[in-house]
Amino acid sequence: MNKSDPILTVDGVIFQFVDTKLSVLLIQRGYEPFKGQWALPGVYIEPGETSKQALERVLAQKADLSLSKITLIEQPFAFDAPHRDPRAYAVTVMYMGLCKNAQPGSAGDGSNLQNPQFTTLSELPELAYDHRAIVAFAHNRLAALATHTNVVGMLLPKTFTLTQLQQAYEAIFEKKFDKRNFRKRMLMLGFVKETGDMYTDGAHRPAKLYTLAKNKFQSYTPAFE
Amino acid sequence: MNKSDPILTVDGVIFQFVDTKLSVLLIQRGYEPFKGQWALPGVYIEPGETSKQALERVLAQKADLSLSKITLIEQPFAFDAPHRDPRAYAVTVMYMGLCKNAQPGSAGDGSNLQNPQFTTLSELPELAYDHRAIVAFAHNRLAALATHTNVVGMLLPKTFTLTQLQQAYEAIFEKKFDKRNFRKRMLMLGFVKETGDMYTDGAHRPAKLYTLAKNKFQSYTPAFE
DNA sequence: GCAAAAGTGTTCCAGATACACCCATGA
DNA sequence: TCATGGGTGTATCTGGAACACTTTTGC
Repeated sequence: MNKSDPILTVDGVIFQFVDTKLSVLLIQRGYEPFKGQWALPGVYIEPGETSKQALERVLAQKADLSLSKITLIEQPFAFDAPHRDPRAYAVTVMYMGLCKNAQPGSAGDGSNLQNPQFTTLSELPELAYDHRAIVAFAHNRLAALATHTNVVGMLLPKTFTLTQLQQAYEAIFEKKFDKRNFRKRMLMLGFVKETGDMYTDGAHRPAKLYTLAKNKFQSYTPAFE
Repeated sequence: MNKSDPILTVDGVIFQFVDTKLSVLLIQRGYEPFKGQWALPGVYIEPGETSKQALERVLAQKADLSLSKITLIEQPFAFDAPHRDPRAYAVTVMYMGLCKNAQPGSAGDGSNLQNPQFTTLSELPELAYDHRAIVAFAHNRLAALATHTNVVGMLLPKTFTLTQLQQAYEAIFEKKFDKRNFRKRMLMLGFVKETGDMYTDGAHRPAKLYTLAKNKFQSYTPAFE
């Protein structure tokens, strides 16, 4: 390929909760440029594959994470990326993905894994390229989605307490909500319903368990709502 | 270039009012595929240029329209486009642009112009590729922007009456607003201010002229608001 | 004087916000 | 019995929506 051809890459912003903290999947780059630095999992789109296939490939190779573990938000977004090769123009296609309990691989052998880690948003290290802006963008989109969809359910276990749900929202919006108003709103919007089961956790009153009222997420496509 | 390399193209959705109708710039394709069919002005991104430069090039060549006439919304969006070449994967970067009084060229000579026309949204012909979805997407984004920015001012003359402004909003949102509520809201939001001048139009009471309160548009970047 | 668009206030309602105490459990 | 988090209701505020008549002009 001619070095100055436009370059098309894909980057994934994969969110997951670690404890009650919103985290994003990072890898540590194995080669130049930015060797050793933290970055989003990303890769060149190869001849004959789609951006989604390339994303699947990089997640498998560098983080040992299967796309099947992830709810992908099917709305790729393009960023005019800073030049990787000084003579080429690069566009990166960003996907946002949501998951829970995903364990990125940690093989110490001769694999291609690049030390994948879910890293708390509030503790992001310096990132390669403009990846910090891309993460911020995805975070912002997640918040926008969370205001009018049940998307947060994709980040939580099948059943959860309202306190867990509230903590998730608080992590995404980076602010506190009033407990009574929050619960009123969730029930009013019909996002959740009781399962009938309880969850006992410690030396205090057990909590009711809830689940998503409609547990499929309407993917947020360019065709709108 | 290897035919199966991923392909990067750019398409522009350039809005303008024609009369009080929201319109979009279309060209008539001069070659296959979709020869003769209406389409957004778009082009392959060539080696060594950015998506914006490619957009500038296609608007100049095919529509005789300078980027200087246009307020570009600097938030390119990527679409996984249907394949133009069956063996290649294509991504198109969309820019939205707003202008007023732009006259696309109409040279009849041997130029490269492809019959550029501003076409009313409500009368869109069938478009090539997935361009109809791209137009719909841009239209939707324009409406979202219009709800919380002064972006509509980029589509109107420097001074305008509140009725003109209201007609612009009604065209964008495809619905009618109450005159009193609309005016109250515009003034409350501080989008516009009186110029002191009046505009006389016909056998009826003259209208006050307004202008944007802050007449620069904050470009809507991935870095947020 | 009449046709045609400009201009102007008040009432009502729904959804958001603010706020404090009792309950069930394990240790 | 106490420490801990779970659970609940009401009053208020604010922004949006509905709604009709008078004013100014050209003909």
